[in-house]
Amino acid sequence: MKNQLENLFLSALEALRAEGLAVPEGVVPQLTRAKDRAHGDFACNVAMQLAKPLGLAPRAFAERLLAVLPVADFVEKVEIAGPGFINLYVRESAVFDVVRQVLALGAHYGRSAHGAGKRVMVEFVSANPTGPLHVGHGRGAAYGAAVADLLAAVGYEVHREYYVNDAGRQMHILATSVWLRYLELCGASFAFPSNGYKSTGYIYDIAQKLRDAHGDAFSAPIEQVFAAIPADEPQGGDKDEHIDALIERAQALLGEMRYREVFDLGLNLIVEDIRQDLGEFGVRFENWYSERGLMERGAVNRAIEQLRERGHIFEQEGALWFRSTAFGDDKDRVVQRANGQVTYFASDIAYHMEKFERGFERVIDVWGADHHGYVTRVKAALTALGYDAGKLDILLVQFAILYRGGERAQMSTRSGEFVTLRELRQEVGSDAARYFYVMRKSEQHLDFDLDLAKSQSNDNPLYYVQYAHARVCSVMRQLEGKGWPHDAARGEAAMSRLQEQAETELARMIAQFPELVERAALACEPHQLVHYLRELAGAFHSYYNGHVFLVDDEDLRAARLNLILATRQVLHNGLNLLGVTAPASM
RNA sequence: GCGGAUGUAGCUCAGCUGGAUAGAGUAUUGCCCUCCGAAGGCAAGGGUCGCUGGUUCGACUCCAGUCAUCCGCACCA
Repeated sequence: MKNQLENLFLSALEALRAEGLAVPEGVVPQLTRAKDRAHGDFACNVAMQLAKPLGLAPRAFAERLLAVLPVADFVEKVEIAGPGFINLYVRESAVFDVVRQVLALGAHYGRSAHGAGKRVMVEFVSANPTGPLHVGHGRGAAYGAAVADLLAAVGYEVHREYYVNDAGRQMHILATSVWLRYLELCGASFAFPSNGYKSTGYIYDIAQKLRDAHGDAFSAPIEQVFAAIPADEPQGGDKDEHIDALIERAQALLGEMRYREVFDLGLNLIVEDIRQDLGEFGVRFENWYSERGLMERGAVNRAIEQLRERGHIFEQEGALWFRSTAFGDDKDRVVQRANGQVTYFASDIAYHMEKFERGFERVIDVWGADHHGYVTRVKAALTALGYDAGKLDILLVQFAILYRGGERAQMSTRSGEFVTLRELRQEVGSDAARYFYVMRKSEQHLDFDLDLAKSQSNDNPLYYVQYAHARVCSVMRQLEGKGWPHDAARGEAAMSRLQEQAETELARMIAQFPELVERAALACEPHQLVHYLRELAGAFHSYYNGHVFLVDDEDLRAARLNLILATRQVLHNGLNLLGVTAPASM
């Protein structure tokens, strides 16, 4: 309806040009939903925007525009108001057309073809597979999934990807930590490296699986393990030198094959755990993209070579540098260290290069806000490689802070006592977690109130929305209990019986849903959907309290039931886009 | 120091590419169940949109400066 009206304005401007008025090219008249009915349903401000360049008074120009504006049959009247707004009033009878549309489209109502099959990649979560996901990752997961689903709803072909950092030093630390715990299980006793993964839980589990499979075959005498290893930090040494030496020792004592087996066992078990965790959270990926695979097929070296060919690589102090300062970065960045090892940044360049090579029209990265310093350099590298960095959107997500009983809940990755996403889901449920995570704008700090998320009361914003859905279901159960069938066709024929203000209010809100989904999708702002659902539920609850649906008058009853069934459908579709269930009873 | 984010009602936050009288929830106060689930509804009070300038028909929105809070500034991932 909105698009249709905007096109009418476009042709009106065309007509004015034909009359000889110098209307600037490229002007797209935009309609906004009026906040209250006093200003009609839609308002257009094009007259005020064009008045000055044309040297006309806004209201005078609006008059001329109206004279040539084609009339849509669903428009009741058009008014010029205030400084030059053009207000459009939609015919009452047309307001309820949307109900039939919703009931016909069902789960498809709200979907559109705006993206027209364009391929977009959304990369999110991508947490290091060195342990279970914690609550910080949860927000990125919920947000990324919602953004992906919204884009899919407006017609994009969405490819969700998880970048598995399975090649870096952290993974070697993990493998070595597993092996050391395994040695403990075999009876050895020693001080565990301060920079290792000290968690007493999942690391032991992996070590136990290793022992189950191989007995003591991977063991080694403890004196050999620690012989000539530099001291750890608590002993006055350096924790990094200590752990790096232990990694080398593990590789030497185990040999390449067996070390790789330990490494892969840890990696696979943790990735599998993450995959299952996210699956239970309703978050799925089309692809899990391996950093190791990237290196094995030479993509990292290829990326560095391409940068070199384009003259953006220089050598200094034995290391290879990317001259990112030429593309707006603060300082140049190392891509290959003097010891021949490529940096994490180098594989990130290669990964993004491959993303562009795979031909996505748009690439979206969801990162934690603490990584914002990387935005410039990654875009710099893409520009240097000759790609359009404007196709890459990096969305930053601020951290979520958990509160319990009004107090900040403990959350520290250092001590290994972090609150995992799994624990959070068990405490408040996946629905509440998904909903609360996307309730706020992503770049806004999120205060996650655990008590509120758990509470089954009107304080809980999720229950408010789900309750509206369940209430409609309850009404339908009542209807069934009375033995009255619902005749949808009869309701359609009787839509004119809906005369109450609460009814037009509800229908208008329902009609806004597709526009809302489109806006939320294009802006990557699922929180807009959250706010909309709250308002829609509110409009329904208000209607429910003021009017009885199951009246004896069959026409009126059928019309009202159609309206609330349409409401239920929109609530369902909206919640579904956020990965939240719409229960029939609560 | 440099870069980024945030600053709107007591609290938590919306405010759609600049639009008409700045909105919700929550808390406070007062009402509404003989009737489809009160897990709900109705109403009232509550504001210098951090501050100062600028841009214009019009600024919470854009620009500059400034203050406050948070984050980042590795040959770590």
